[in-house]
Amino acid sequence: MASTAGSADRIARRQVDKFDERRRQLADAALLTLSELGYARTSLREIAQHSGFSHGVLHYYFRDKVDLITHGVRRYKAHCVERYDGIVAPAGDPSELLARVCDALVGTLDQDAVLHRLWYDLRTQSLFEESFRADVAEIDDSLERMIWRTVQAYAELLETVPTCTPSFAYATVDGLFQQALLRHLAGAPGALDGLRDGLRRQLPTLVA
Amino acid sequence: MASTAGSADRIARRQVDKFDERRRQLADAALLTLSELGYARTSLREIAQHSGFSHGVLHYYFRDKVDLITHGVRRYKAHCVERYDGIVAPAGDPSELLARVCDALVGTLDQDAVLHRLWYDLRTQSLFEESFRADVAEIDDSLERMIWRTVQAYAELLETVPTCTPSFAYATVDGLFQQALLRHLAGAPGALDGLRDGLRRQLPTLVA
DNA sequence: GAGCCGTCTGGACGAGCGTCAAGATTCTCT
DNA sequence: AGAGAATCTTGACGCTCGTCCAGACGGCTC
Repeated sequence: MASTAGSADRIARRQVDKFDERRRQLADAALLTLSELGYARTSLREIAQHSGFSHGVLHYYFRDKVDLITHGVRRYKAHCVERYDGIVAPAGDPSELLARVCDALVGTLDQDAVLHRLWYDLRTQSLFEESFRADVAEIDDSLERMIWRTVQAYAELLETVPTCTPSFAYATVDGLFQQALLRHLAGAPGALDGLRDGLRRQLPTLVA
Repeated sequence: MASTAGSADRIARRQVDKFDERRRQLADAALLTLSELGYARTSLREIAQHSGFSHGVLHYYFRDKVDLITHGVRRYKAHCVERYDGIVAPAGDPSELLARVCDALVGTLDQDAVLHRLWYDLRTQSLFEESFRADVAEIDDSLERMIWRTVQAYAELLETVPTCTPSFAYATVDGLFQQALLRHLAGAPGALDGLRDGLRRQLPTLVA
C-alpha cells in the first residue's frame, strides 16, 4: 500500500513537474515575444507561434492573457536577480567594485537590451492596468535593493557609509540606465560609454 | 481684382484656420484619451467619444491613427515648454532658483500626473514602433535642454560653471522625476516630498 | 486490445479594431 | 433662395483579437 501510494505520488509529481515546465516554457515564449513586439502589439497567437505550439494550448496552461504575462514577468525577475547576483560580493577595493558594477550594467544593457526595453514597457503599463501593478512593484523593489546593496558594499570598502536613501540611489542610477538604453537602441554609438561615465560620476556622490 | 484676391485669401485663411483649430481640438481629445487609457488601450472611437464628434471625422482631419497621435504628441510638447518657461529666468539667488525648480517640478508632477504618465508611455512605445521615434527624440532633446538651462542658470547664480554633461543632468533628474511619478500614481504619500528632497540633493552636485 | 486521462489542435464565436465611402447636414457666397 | 463646397454622420468592410470547445493524438493501466 505504501509502495502504491509512493508510486502514485511519483506519478503525480512527474505530471505536475511536466505541467510546470510547460508553463515555464510558454511563459518564456511570451517573454520573448513581448520583448520583441512590446505589450501593445503582442497577441496570444504570436506568443504561441514563438513557442511552437498552437494558440489553443495557452488557455490550457493559463487562465487568460494576464495570467500568462504575469508568469512571464515573474520569470523576467528571476532572470534579473540571477544575472546580477555575485557582482557585489567579490571585490577587493572601491575602484575595483566600481569598475565591476559599470561592466555589469553596461554589459547587460548591451546584451539584454530588448529585455530591459520590455521591463520599462511593463512598468509603464502597470500605471494604466492594475493587473500588473503588484508584480511590477515587487520587481521594482528588488531592483532598488540590488542597487542599494551595491552602494552599501561600495561604502564599506571606502570605510564609510551611504549618505542618501535607497530610493534616491535607485532613481538616479535607473535614470542613467534608462537614458543609455534609449540611446543604445536608437543606435547612438556613445550610449554604453555614456552610461559608464555617468555611473563613475554618480556612485561616489552617494557615499560620504 | 486685388480685392477679390484679397477676400479669397481671407476666406482661404479663415477656412485653413478653422481646419487647423479643429485638428488641434481633436488632437487634444486624443491626448486626453491617451493620458487616461494609455497607448495600448486607446482606440479612435474612444478618442472621438472624448471629442464629441463621431469616429468618422478623424479620417477627415488626419491621414490615419499615427498621424493623429503624432499631432497629439506635438501638442503635448507645446504644453510642456509653455509650462516650464519663465521658471529659470527670474531668480535672485541660488537657493531661490533651487526652490523654484523644485516647486515647478513637484507642482507639475502633481497636477499633470496623467500627462507625464503618457509621456513615458509614448517614449517607451517609440522603442518598439518607429513611427513615433523622431517626434519623441525631439521632445526628449527639448526636455534635456530645458534641464540644462536650469543647471546653467543655477551655476551662474553661484558664479561657477556646470561640471557635468547635459545628458547626465537630464538622466538623473528624469530618473528622480519618473520614480516620483510612479510612487505618486501608486498613491504613496511621500512621493512629492521625495522628489523635492532628491532634487535638492542632486542639483548642487551638478555644478562646481 | 480497450478504455482512460492528460495533452494538444484547429476552428468557431462575438467583439472591437482601423479604414473608408456614400450620404446627410451645415456653411458660404452670389 | 439656391448652388456648391465644406463638414460631419452612419454604416459597412475586412481583419485580428481573446476566448472557448469539440475532437484528435499518445501514453498509460487493466
